[in-house]
Amino acid sequence: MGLKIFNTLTGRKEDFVPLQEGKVGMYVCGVTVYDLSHIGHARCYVAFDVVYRYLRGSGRSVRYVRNFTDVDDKIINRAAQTGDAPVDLATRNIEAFHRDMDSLGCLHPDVEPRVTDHIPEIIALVERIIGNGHAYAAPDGSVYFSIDSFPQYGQLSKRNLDDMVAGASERVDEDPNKRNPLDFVLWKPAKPGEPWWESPWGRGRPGWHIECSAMSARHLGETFDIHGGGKDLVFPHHENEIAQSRAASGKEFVRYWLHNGFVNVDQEKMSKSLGNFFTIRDVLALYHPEAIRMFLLSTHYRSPINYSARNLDEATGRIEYMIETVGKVEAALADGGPEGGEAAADVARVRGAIGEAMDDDFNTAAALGHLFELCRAANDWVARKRKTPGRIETLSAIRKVLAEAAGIFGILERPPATVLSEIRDRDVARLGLDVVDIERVIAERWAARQAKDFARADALRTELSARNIDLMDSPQGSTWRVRRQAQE
RNA sequence: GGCGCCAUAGCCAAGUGGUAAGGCAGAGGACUGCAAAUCCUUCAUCCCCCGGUUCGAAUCCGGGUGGCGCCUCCA
Repeated sequence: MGLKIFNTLTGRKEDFVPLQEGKVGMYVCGVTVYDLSHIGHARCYVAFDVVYRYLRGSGRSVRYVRNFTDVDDKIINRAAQTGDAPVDLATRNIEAFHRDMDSLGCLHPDVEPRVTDHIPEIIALVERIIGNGHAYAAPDGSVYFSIDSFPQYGQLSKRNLDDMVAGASERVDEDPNKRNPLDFVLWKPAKPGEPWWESPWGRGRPGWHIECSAMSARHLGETFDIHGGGKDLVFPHHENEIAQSRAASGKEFVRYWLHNGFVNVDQEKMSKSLGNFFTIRDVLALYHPEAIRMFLLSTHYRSPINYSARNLDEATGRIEYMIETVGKVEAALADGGPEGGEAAADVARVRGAIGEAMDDDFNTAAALGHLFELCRAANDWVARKRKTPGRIETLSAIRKVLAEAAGIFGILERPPATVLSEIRDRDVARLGLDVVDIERVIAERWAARQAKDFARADALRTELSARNIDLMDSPQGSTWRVRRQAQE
């Protein structure tokens, strides 16, 4: 069976058939850079990072475009507050966004266009839409898209125009410049002090929706395969993109629309306007990037996911287990053993199961479940006697599958010891533990243990345990980790 | 008011017609000086409620209840 993708446009899972076999054009709406990004953005871009990784990993050639909205009301307003030039504010936040994405292990898109670099394309597109009779210039220098000229309007969001007009009349003031209250702006005139570009309609700047139509056409063509973004973009943003792009080109715009669910806090959408958001860097200070990815990928991308300390702790435990497993498999293979057997059949089975899960609308939750089974088996095989027939072959097959999965999920790619220590650093920071003192006690206990003073050693273990420290004794000495307990 | 989504064990979470993946927590066991880690076993006769379709439904249909989202900027 091949890849199936849930398409918002049809409301169904469909076989994924790209325009050109083996090639995929993919556009994901990026951020408006007026502020730092929050964990809700992280969810979106991690989800599509995995889509990108999976498509590439399965041998397709992918062109991934993700834009920056760097001119917009919010940027202008924020810049006015802070006294920055809008362009400086935008540039600063783009840099911050890049750092956040890098921290989260997201691959770079192939193109990251900025709106301000595409003004000529945008103007040309608006002119074309006007030329086709789907937009009109208003006396004040605005250009509006004419909803009434586009009968398919509402197709993506499954809205009925009449209902919307009725609903809108209650909350939207009649705008004398608009022919229909639902008409949306393609080009808006600049107010004094605002950034502007010369255009056939006077000095102004692009409306919000037109940029994505212009940039996707420029970098992917007028018709392309995948367009993604958060569920909140379905209406009006993506609905308007469809109207603009089709009004201009007359062609199909996007074949598959993908939308990710929200990150909730206390069962409520995380958003700037509600003020209940956590920035990516705030979260990164508390939890390891791989733990965050594990958290985000443990739920299907279309479902809501709840941000909570408990869930992040659980995800941390899950990733820690996997990382430790990778470390043990590598150590066992480095240690070697008699060869000549056959790898256990279960490894291939799990590999297939992961592929099937991913082919089913990128079901990372199910895929990770299978990966857990593999880790269980891995630990079992590591612990078996060296001469067990097929041990080396099985472990080596497991390592291969783990590496493959690592490439898809963007986890388990770095040296296990390094990552484990980074995880512990965050645990220590979160609980405010005194590492120097902890290690002092551990050394003291080790000495007592060497002297066979087990009563003393146990007392010290108990003391450390009360501070959430778990000790792991080995012939070489004791290592330690912070015990995470489920809160609430 | 219009449109849409969701409801699976203490918790997180897959599963969209064939008889409940996976994880956390819990219980028992192996291992350990004691632990931790690891492994094994166990943990939903049942999937919000009521009807219906079917040989068979968590999965389809109708109704209800509860939660969420979009309709204004929003990943």
